[in-house]
Amino acid sequence: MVAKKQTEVRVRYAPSPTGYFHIGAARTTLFNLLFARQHQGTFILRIEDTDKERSKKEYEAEIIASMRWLGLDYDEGPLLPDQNGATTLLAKADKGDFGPYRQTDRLDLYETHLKKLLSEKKAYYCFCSQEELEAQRQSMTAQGMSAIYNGTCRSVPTNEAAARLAGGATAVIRIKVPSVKLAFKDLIRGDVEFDGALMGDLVIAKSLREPLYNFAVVIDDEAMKISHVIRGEEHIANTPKQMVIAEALNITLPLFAHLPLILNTDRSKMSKRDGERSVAVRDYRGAGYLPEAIINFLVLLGWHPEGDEEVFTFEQLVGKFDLPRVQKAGAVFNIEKLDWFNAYYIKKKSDSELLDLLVPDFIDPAWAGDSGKLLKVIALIKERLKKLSEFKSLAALFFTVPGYPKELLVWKKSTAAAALEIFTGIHTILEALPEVEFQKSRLEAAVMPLCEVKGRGDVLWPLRVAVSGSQASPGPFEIIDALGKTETLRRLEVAISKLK
RNA sequence: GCUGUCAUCGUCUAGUCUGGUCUAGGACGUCGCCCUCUCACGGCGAAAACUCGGGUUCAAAUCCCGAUGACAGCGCCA
Repeated sequence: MVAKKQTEVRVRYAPSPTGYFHIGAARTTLFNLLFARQHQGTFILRIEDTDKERSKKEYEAEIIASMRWLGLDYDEGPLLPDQNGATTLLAKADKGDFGPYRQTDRLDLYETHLKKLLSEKKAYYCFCSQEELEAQRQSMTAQGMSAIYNGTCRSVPTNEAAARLAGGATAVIRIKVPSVKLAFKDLIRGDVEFDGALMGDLVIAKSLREPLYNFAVVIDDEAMKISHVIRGEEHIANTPKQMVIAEALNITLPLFAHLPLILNTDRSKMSKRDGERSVAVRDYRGAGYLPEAIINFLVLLGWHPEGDEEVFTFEQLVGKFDLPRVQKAGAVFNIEKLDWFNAYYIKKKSDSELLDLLVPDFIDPAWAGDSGKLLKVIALIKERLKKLSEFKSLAALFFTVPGYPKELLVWKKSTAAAALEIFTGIHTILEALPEVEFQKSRLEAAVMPLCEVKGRGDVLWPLRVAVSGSQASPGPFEIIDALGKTETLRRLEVAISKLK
């Protein structure tokens, strides 16, 4: 044993704040968190904002907000002032002892390492223009070769480079990549091997104060004592690059686990820029998906425990999750299954929990005052709700008198004349019934005798249409219960006048 | 083009490591039936897959080889 072997599990999610929190990122985060919790480890959020052009503070705030909404909060990372929805972030107010957790606040660290590599001649300045490089790539590809840097500037003497720099020449910093096999053991895929000879010398920084992704990552993972890197498969080719950098820096890399991709229906990568389907977690939130549904759905995209169970709480997942059972192939994002999970979790909510979820974003503002009625309505339609956003249209009939063609009032096995007769009968019955009796069971008791005589369909269909205005709805007595006496009689009178 | 990864029902997957119990199991979706005034919920049931070709073996979804296909990466983005 060389040194104290790290036993503590420390994992991280390291987004660049260049867009909203992505549904695929949510799964990566989930797997990281699950792994951390299961090993009593630490989950870290690190903001990789070295791309100055594309990084935005508002995205950083949105990513954190969406993570928290999903219940994927971090143990260490940057802190948001949150209150008042402010999007300005306190750079220094991080939680955790390994900060700062934004890469732009860690530039000194990168610079130190960059200078070290330069002085050790493991890295060098490259003066090639982007046009030259592009031309190189083109011709190599044309010859059927890998498009890699040919190493022109590798041989530029240090003093000459210094002179050119002093003269104002622009240059980037490249690391020397040895022509060796670069193999690593992926926790999900097993042995993976790349060839350094096919990589070419990599640009690791645009300047001493402008490190690039692979370079900053290696340093930060080391500095933050990351034990496992669990990330998407698109990063698999970055691993050998990070191995080269780590080797030069004399750093031991964390263990790697590359997750399968989440795919569109056409099996292409479900990426940030796919127009059609929404990929931002906030959009799913806006459509009325529940966090527990999204989590349950996402965890089964590329992972499955032993056995047939599929419904899990987060706590159960912490107990069951394991990397070896993660799938190797990509998984198509099947929205119907998400919908099913969502409907399932909606049905499991109590009516009052649902009320809290629905108000204020998913109801008509005009309904807000009467939470007693809302509660009744929720009870009636929650079993037909796939998404909270559907509540408004499903609940509308309880709050506004619906319009409908009079033909709808007549049951398929009956006639208009019969329907009219029924309505007169029901109206008489209900008018005589005291307001307090307007409860489902009492209403049933009052009206069912008529059904005995006329037939259930002949009575219940027109009744239900009259109070709902719809060919598909909850049962008539439940609706009447929620509507109350006055409104019910009014709707019956509307029906009667339509038939006359 | 180069490099890498992957391959079980339409989709997510169990089973593959430790060949036989797999006439391949579950879930979503689809279809049918029941419940029922309608819709939804719920219950019951059905159709639906081991990419192909070789090999090893008494025996292969499971092991080996090859082919094919799919996807990802190939940036002075992350």
